[in-house]
Amino acid sequence: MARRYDHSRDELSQMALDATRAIVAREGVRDLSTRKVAKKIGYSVGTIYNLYENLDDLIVHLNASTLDLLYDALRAVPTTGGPNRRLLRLTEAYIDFTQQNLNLWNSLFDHRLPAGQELPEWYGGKVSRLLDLIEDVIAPIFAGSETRDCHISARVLWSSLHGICSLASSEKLDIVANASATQLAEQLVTNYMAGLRANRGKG
Amino acid sequence: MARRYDHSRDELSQMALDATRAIVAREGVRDLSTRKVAKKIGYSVGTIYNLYENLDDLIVHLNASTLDLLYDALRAVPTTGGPNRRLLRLTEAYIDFTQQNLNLWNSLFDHRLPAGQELPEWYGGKVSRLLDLIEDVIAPIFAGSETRDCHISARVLWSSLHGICSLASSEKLDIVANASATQLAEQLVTNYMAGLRANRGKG
DNA sequence: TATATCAAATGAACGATGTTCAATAAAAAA
DNA sequence: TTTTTTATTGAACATCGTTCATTTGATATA
Repeated sequence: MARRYDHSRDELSQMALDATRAIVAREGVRDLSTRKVAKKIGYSVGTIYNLYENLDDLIVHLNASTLDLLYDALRAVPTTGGPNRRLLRLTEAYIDFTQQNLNLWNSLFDHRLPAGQELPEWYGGKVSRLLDLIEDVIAPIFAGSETRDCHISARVLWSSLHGICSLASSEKLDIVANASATQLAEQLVTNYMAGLRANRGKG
Repeated sequence: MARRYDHSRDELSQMALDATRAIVAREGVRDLSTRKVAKKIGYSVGTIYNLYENLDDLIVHLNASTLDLLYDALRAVPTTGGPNRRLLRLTEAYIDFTQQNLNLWNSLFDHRLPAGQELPEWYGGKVSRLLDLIEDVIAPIFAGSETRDCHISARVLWSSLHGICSLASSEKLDIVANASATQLAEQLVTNYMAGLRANRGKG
């Protein structure tokens, strides 16, 4: 058959994306396949390739939508209190998100494009938005002339938090038995922020 | 043909492992296949399965050997000076290693076992050894009664460093243009350590 | 030496994968 | 009603991980 027009192209794209999300959430990216997505939305394999360049492209779009979800979750965090308190709430929300959406979050970092290919430019924007959330929170620590330091510290905190959750979620670090991701993140934030304040004006 | 006995079983295992390392180093884990390994050592596919349980098992062994290499690299770092200086040298050596062995290091974290499977116990030992290197360096900061705090801080630093290198090596963080992994790691170590010292005795 | 035994090595075979594209069928236009 | 267009299909191809009956050369036995 052809030209069924049960759904518009945009609807189909969304259906495929939702199906992908459901599969990855349950089984992980490793077990995602084009055929599974096609079957789930009741269309053929070819239709998927009509909507997305290939499976990598589909996963990139899934990851982008996960970044949106993460952004929404972090934006919902109360903005009262000082930098330390706010940052601790942010990390808590972040860790919550990673644990409630483990396979989706893992997909963000498990998936790598084939050698030579790069992520689309608009993907970078999704990441920047998240980093801005942290920058906003820690900005009060810095003088007006230290925007670059603020920029860098936001990236340090973001990357570090990622590392903690990443190693905690795999078994590559014997964290679980000894210390939870939350504990590690608290240590990170508390000490890093204390160090920041102590070192202000020394650089 | 059969029973060629050009090589012992151990020799064959080593040859397969070396071939795997060469392929991953050049092309990344994503493009590793049993057939490539077999071809490279001049044996058939079946022989690989004679030596290793499956491709996942082979990759786990490759990753273990990479952890050994990393351990050697970090153990070679001079042990003179105070915790801060030593820690900065360690992070520098770590970052060097990740950049000189990018695909091998990425394989450590890109590869995930199928759902339900866990890493062998001896793998955990390889990780612990590395964490101990950090614990040893930062131990002087802590009182004798704070071994648990020392334990946790070592894991915070290790995970954070991992996160920084991980995001720096992918394009998932616009680090390269704005700040190198080295800069971020320096910030991490300097501020975290300063915070540790400032907070000693307050916990 | 001749024969039997054994196990290392093979590679065809199976099911599943990503991806392509000529064929098709239904909607839209003429 | 006829023509044009195009959304949709699914068979086909190359590749993948994995299995296992078969083969073959070394070893043990007679």
